[in-house]
Formats: sequence, structure tokens, C-alpha cells
Amino acid sequence: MRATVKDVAARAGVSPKTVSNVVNGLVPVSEGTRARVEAALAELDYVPNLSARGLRNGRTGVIALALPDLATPYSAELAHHVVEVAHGQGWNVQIEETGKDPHREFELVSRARANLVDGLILNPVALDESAIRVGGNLPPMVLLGEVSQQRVDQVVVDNIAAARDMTLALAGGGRRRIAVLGANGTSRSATAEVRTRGYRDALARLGIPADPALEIACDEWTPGGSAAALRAFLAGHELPEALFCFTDSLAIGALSVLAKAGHRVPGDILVAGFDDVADGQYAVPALTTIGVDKRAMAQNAVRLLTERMAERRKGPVQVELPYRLVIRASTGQLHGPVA
Amino acid sequence: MRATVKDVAARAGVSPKTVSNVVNGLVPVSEGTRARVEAALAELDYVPNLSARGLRNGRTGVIALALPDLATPYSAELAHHVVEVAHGQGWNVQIEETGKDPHREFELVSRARANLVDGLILNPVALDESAIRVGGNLPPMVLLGEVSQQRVDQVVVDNIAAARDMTLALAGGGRRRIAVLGANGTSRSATAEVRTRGYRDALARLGIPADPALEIACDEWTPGGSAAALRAFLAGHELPEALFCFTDSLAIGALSVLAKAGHRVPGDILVAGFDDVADGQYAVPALTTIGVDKRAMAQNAVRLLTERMAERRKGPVQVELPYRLVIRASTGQLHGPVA
DNA sequence: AACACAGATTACATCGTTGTAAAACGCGGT
DNA sequence: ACCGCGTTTTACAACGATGTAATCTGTGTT
Repeated sequence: MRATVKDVAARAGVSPKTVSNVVNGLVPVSEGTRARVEAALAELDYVPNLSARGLRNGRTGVIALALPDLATPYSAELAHHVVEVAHGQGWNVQIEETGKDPHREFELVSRARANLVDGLILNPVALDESAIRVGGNLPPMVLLGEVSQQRVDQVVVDNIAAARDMTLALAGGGRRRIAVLGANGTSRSATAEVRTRGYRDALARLGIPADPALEIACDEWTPGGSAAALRAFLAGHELPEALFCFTDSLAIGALSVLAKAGHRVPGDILVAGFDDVADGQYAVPALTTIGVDKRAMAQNAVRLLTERMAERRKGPVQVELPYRLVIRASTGQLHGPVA
Repeated sequence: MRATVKDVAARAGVSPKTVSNVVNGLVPVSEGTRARVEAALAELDYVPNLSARGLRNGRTGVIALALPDLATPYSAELAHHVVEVAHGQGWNVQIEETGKDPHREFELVSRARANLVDGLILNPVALDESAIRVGGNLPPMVLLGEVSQQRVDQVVVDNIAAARDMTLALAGGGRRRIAVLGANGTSRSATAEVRTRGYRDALARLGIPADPALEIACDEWTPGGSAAALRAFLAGHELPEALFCFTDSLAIGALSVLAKAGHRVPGDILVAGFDDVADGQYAVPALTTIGVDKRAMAQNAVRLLTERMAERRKGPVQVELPYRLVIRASTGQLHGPVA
């Protein structure tokens, strides 16, 4: 059986509360008793019961991180940073996968309220309104990503502007047939939506008529889904001059299909991604993409969340992180967005 | 303030215990009271306090998953499956990163008992002896991977045989200069060790003298680390006939370097990986690799762990999963291991 | 009408920790 | 010796849920 404060107290010849005081270090304890208690703690290999502690003071020391799909490199890198940052501050992280099912996001918010977690970092997919619609008291939470939502704290990146800049860059040198890969088909991903909007913005600015056929839908944001979607597209359409994939994973699938079909990148077609995941840098050819400092994202998310949990703040806060165009071989030489 | 069983009980005109009975459904409750209680539950939007429940019955419903580095595609895919399987059975998953620091593994095993966690799935790096040496009572735990360890439950894959088979396959057609990438340098990764052993076994079987120069060390198992290590190697050595990378991530870095250096794969050199991660399939060229059913791995790990937690079993159990050679374009046509 | 009996409901205690408030202690000053 | 004051330590209760065992129903039997 595990030792409790009571056992330690008995062994050290003090009261349970004194043991608690030694463990927590908030209340002063005299030198002598502290030594005795610490010896007892070590001898009995005492480990505090966090359930009891959580019950007593209402906080568990655990935060939840909810992502669509942990197997996606982007999510994985983000999770890695969040876990690292949170651990550094003494928090434990519980992972939840929302699997693109908006209903699960909703469910999570109540899970958070079950006090198993003190707060929630949510990378939403389609929760334009789902999770947030919850009535009165939301748990402390931080939204991650592109969705703009007024009622909660969030760390955002201007996806519209980023997609616009990328499209403009791809259009350099007079290219006009620019396709995107990852547009919304049957599902409604908020990410796909904003990136599509940025793409259209750019076309409008360039005076290029939007061609719906060039917005290649792909609901499954994996290399496999991407490959299938692109193969289907190529079977019925001429090769575009540039292909802007809404994530690096999609781009990696696309590169694979293009290579097998004998199209040269960037000779025959430019390819760009979004997210700047590690594998993109080592793709063949290396992938041009939109980069965001994921470590900073994690740091800000954890900071906002801890501040919120400490109730150090009233109104919701929004932190906007910069993005940057990362030009690599898959587009050849490109110049920044056209003015 | 959040509603408790007490509040619900008052509203429904019953005792707290009856509310608990309705919520848990284990003790029969009459039709009428059940309806009344359920109405009260809904009206007050009752959510059970899991800390209290955990304190009372000693279990939290959370298991920990400890991995070296979540950002690695292999770890990410594995985590994805574990989370999905565990969720399917009503468990929550807490992620821990051991960051290749064996001391953290050790710490986890002891702290597991504190961390609001009922059990632990551990993907060890170098814990040949570290974590397991712990004195008396280990928490319920399952080891994942290649390390063979007698005292705990584990899900293993015969990495020595897999590496041997891959090396033999690469040696088909009379190739003799076969290098590996990912050997142990300063760190001592158990994974690197067993895969190196399999490689050497194969060479011995083929009568090829082992050449230490062809065991390219690389302590950082990322595409970046791999690229750096391979570049350094190529600066001083002739191109080998085949390159067996100890993970797909390493192979992806290698492919990138080879492509930039103008070496054709598989024309000038065969390249193979290990793990069969999603991106490997879409690498250019697609990566030959060792595949393991990660979903099965997760299922077995969770099953062993839940059985262990339920104390349905006494002695430790070992489940061995099969692997398979996945031949893709990066090695051209290969034939199974030479007899 | 009295009684046994199964099923539903309840009071109570408990899990381990810690905040509160009260008690014990030590020590210098008169 | 006694008082007062600041510092340590203690007893007690409470956090919320639930197992245990006792109590209360209502039905069917003699």
C-alpha cells in the first residue's frame, strides 16, 4: 500500500498537517521537524495523491490539448512543443483527438469541466460555433489557429494573409493557372476556408478570374488523401503552372504523384505547402511553405491559459503570431509577394 | 458553482447515494426515481468530479504514454493509435516526453503513481536497466519496442531479425558495400543497438567483413541529424551501394542529401528505412522499409495494461508482433531475404 | 392479519489532502 | 515567576463521490 501523509506523520512523530506543510513549503516549519519529516518522506517513498489534492483544492495540475489528429506532422510538432513548455512549468498534458468531429470538441469542453483538467488548449477544426456556443461557464481555454472567435482567448495566425502572400508569390513571373489542393469538399474545415479565401483574394488582386476547377477538394488532409485527389484531378485537367497545397502533408503527397507522373518540380509546376513541418524541408525537392514559430505558439498558448486559470485576467485576449514565406527548391527562386 | 450529487439529490428529493446510483447504473433504481433524478441531472447540468471519484475508488481513468519525442512521425503515429484505442475503452491519455533522457524514464516510473495515472505505456530509449531496476512495486506498465526485459509486460518486435532481413534483401544482386545510418555515437540507444546487431548478423551470414566506417553514427534521429551525418560521411567516403537507415525519418533526410548531391536512388544507391511512417510512402522515391502494424501495437499495449491494472494476471507477459519488408521504389525491385 | 422476503433507498463512513482556527511552544521583559 | 507576543504545531472539518450495511418499501404467502 502507498504511504500517505498520515503514515509519514506517524513515522516522524508529527501531525499530518505538518507533513503537508513540509511537502508544500508554504508554511514555515522549524529546521528540526523538517529534517525528521523529510527523512520519513524518503524512507516511506511518499508520493502525494493528486486525486485527493485535486479534490481538496480544486486544481489537478493537468491541462488538456485537443487536436484533430495527432498523427499529422503539424499536430505532432505542435503537441511536442506544448508538452515541453507545459512540463517546464509543472503542468501535465492530456491529449485528446477530436478527429475532425466537431461534436467531440463540444464534448471536451464539458470533460474539462469534470475537473480532470484545469484548462484546455483547443486546435479547432470546424467549431466556428460548436464548442463555443456552450452556455454560461466555459472552462479556462485557449483556441489555437485561424478561427477568429470573440469570446475566448486565442493564439492566431493570419491565415488569409499568409495564403494570399503565397499565392501572389507563386503568381510571380506571370503564372496564372494556380491551383490549390485541400479545399473543402463535403466537410467544412475552417482552416481550408480561410486559406481558400486568401487564395481568392490574391487572384482577385491579380485580376485572374477564379476557376472553381482549380480548387481541388480534399477532405482527408493526409499525403494519401492528397495523392488520390491530385491523381483524379490530373486525369481530367491540364497540369497547372503552380500548386498551392494547404498543408505540407498534402504537398508531400502531391510531390509523390507528380514525380511518378514524370512532371518535374519546379520545372513543369511549382509546388508549395503550408505549416513548415520538418519533413517538408527534406522533401525532394525541398518544400516552399508558410512557416510559423510553433514553439512560440505553444509558449503563448500555455501562458494565456495559465493566466486565465489564475484568473489574472477578465476579458478575452488574442495574440497574433507572424508567419513567413519559406522559399525552397519546390518553387525555384521566388520573390516576395508582389506589391 | 458546479452542481454536486448533493445538489441534484436535493432537487430530486432523494439521497445523494441514489443520484450516484443513477449516474453509475450499477445498482438498480426504480423507474420513477430514475426519471426524477435524470431530470434533475439535466436541469443542473451535473458533471461528476473525477478527482473525487478517483480519490474514492483509487482509479483515475487516465493512463500515461511516455515517448522519447512526440514530434517524430513514428512516435506521433503510435501516440495517435494509443489515444484512439484508449479513448475507445474510456481511458484518457496523458503524454510524457522522455526526451532521450533515461533519467526521466526512471522518474516517470516512480512518479507514475502520483500523476493521476493508473498505468503507464513506456516506449523506452535506453532503459536497458534504468527504469526497471526500481525496487519493489512498479506501477502497472507495458513496455513498447525492442528492449527485452523480463520483469514487465511488453509488446515487442524482433528488431534484430527485421534488420537482418532488410540487410540481406539489400545485399541481393551481389551488393557488398552496405552502410547503415543511425548507429550509436555518444548516446546509447537500445534501438540502434539491436538494429546494428541485425545488420552485422546479416553481413556475417553473407561472409562480408564488417567495416566500422560503414556504420554511420547519428545521435539525433531526425531528418536534419541524418542529413548532417550523411553529408559528413560522403565528404570522406565513396558512395556505398546501399544505405539502410534505422528509421524512415533518417531515410528521408538521407534521400534529400542524395538528391541534392545528384546521386540517383535507386540507380546509384539503394535506400531503405525502418518504421513505415506515412511520409515514407510518399517520399521521392517511395521508401522501402520495415513495417509494423502500429494499430495492433497500440491495441495490445492497451489490452495488456488494462489486464494488468485489473490484476487479472500474475506474471509478466510478452506479446511479439510480426514485421514485414515493404519494398518500394527506393530500392527498386528486391527479393525477400536470401535463404 | 401476521410474516417473510426481495428490491429500493438511505445514513454513515471513508478515500488523502489541506485551509482554518485554535492550541502549544519558546523567549524576552518586567 | 508571570505575562505577552510571535512562531510552530495541532485538531478538525471539508472537498465530492460511493461502498457498506442498515432501513424502509411493497408483494406474496400462510
